[in-house]
Formats: sequence, C-alpha cells, structure tokens
Amino acid sequence: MKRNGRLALALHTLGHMAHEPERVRTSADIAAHAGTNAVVVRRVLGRLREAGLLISERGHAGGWRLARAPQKISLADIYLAIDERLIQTGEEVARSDCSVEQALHQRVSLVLEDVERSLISRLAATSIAEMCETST
Amino acid sequence: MKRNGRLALALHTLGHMAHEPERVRTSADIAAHAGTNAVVVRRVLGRLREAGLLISERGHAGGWRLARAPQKISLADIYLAIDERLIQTGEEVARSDCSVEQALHQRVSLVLEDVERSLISRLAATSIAEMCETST
DNA sequence: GATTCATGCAACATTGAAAGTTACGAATGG
DNA sequence: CCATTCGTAACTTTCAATGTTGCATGAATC
Repeated sequence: MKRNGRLALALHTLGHMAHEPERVRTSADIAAHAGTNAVVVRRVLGRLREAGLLISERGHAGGWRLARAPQKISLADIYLAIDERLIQTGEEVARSDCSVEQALHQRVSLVLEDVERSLISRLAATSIAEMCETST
Repeated sequence: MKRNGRLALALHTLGHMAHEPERVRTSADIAAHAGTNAVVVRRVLGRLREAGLLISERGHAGGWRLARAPQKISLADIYLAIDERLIQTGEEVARSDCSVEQALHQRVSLVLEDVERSLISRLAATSIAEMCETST
C-alpha cells in the first residue's frame, strides 16, 4: 500500500461494509481486496473497533462488521479514530528560546487548528452510507 | 531537525530576516541557528529563491537576503514555495476499478482541496513583517 | 593572479516511521 | 479435537527526509 495508508484503508473498507452491512468479512478477505496484509488490516480496523465503529469476532465464523448503521457513521468518525492527521500541526517543537520561533509557531498553530476543525466538520457531514449511494 | 522540517526552517529563517532585512546571512550561520546543516539550508532556501522570495549571492561577502520588503512576503508565499503541503491530498492513488474507492476519493479530495484553499488564504493574511512585530 | 569565502550541486549515508511479515496464543464453532 | 479467525508481539523491509562529504563555480580581497 502507499502512504497515508491507514486512513485510506479504513475509508475504503467501511465504504464496502456500508454497501453490504450484513456481510461479515475476514481480515484476509479485506487485505486481499485492498492489496495489503491481514495483520495490517487488523491493526487499522482495531482502532476503529476501539472507537466503537466496528465489531470483530474470533473463531470459526468470525470477522469484522459495522457496530452500527452505516447512516450513523461519518467520515469524521473514521478520521478521528485513525490517529493519522491530514493536517500536520506544528507538533511539540514549540519550546524554543527564540522569540521569532515562538511567535511563528503560535500563529501557524492557530490557523492549523482552525483548519483542522473545519475539515472535521466537513467530514462529519458525510456518512459512509452516502458514499455508496454516490457510487451506485 | 524534526519532521516537517523544510517549512519550519523556511518560516523561521524568513522571520529573522524580516527583523533585520539589511543583514546578509550565510547558509552556515542559518544552519547553526536552526540546528541543522548548511546544505540543507541551501536546499530549502533555494526553493524560496526560485519563487523570487530570496536572493543569494556567491563569493566573499555572499549569503542570503530577502528579495523584497518583508511586508510584501506572506506566510502563504513561503508555504507555496516550499513544496511541502500540510494537507495531504489523496495523492495519485485515484484510479482503481473499485467504485467505492473512486467515490470516496472524489468526495474526500473535494473537501481537502477546499480546506487547502482556506488554509492558503489564511496564511496570505499574515506577512513575515507582522510576525516579528508580534514577537517584540 | 592567488587566496579565501560562499553558494550550487551531485552522490552517498543515516535515520525513522510506516508497512509488511512471521509466529504464536486465545477464542469460537462444528 | 480441529479448523478458523482475531490479537499481538517481534522482526524485517521500504522509502522518503535529512544529514554528510566532496568538489566545481563565482566573487571579493590581497
């Protein structure tokens, strides 16, 4: 898989799940479809499970399925569950004895946080259910 | 230096330059102040020169200086000159025989491009001259 | 002109995070 | 009991950013 992989994998997979919510998928199936590895899938989807978006079951008929109706899962839910920010905030490089550095960091961080909030609210406006309608 | 290094280095350096526009700085000086390497500095500032923000001169009294008044250089100018987008667009992974993938990509890209535009217009509102006023 | 200082640039090495892989344990159903 | 599937740890691979070295070029000074 390319870069930015976790979020892309999560969105893609949940998109398909929204299309057939009843179907239970194994990590191996998902990995094959996404062209990646089952362990990677478990790593990524594990975060979504922790966030309450997915349910996983072990054993013979086990696998992954949505934890709630696809209409109730937004792109923002997924974005927040995967800890992979599209907007690189200035990190923690903040402290510095250089006043220019500090002023700069403060100003830029403010803008970035604002932009991030805006991004999230835009993503929150679309559910994964709407995604597959669009693709029909 | 940490991650996100090019943009941070560029902003930091131009911030200082705005403070003392007349002073010509060598790559070595800038590198020492930023805790990095002179070649890295030249690589990064080279982009700003190509974008017309900086002027570099070789030889004995050579070095780097602003190409125009600091009031005329915005944070957006720097952001655009450094080809390091804070907003990771979906790259070129677009083409795929999977309709869910395509619908997803299209939707997310639209939002990201919009957010990117918004970021740039916010950055354009601040000049590097204003940055050092703030730090005074 | 020789020397010195600085950038320009190419080639290589280092680093670090993400992805991929292997291996094994635990749980579930037949 | 056995096949299946997730959970997780440990290790390897990959790749881009950064750092490093070396040398050519240009400009000022002697």
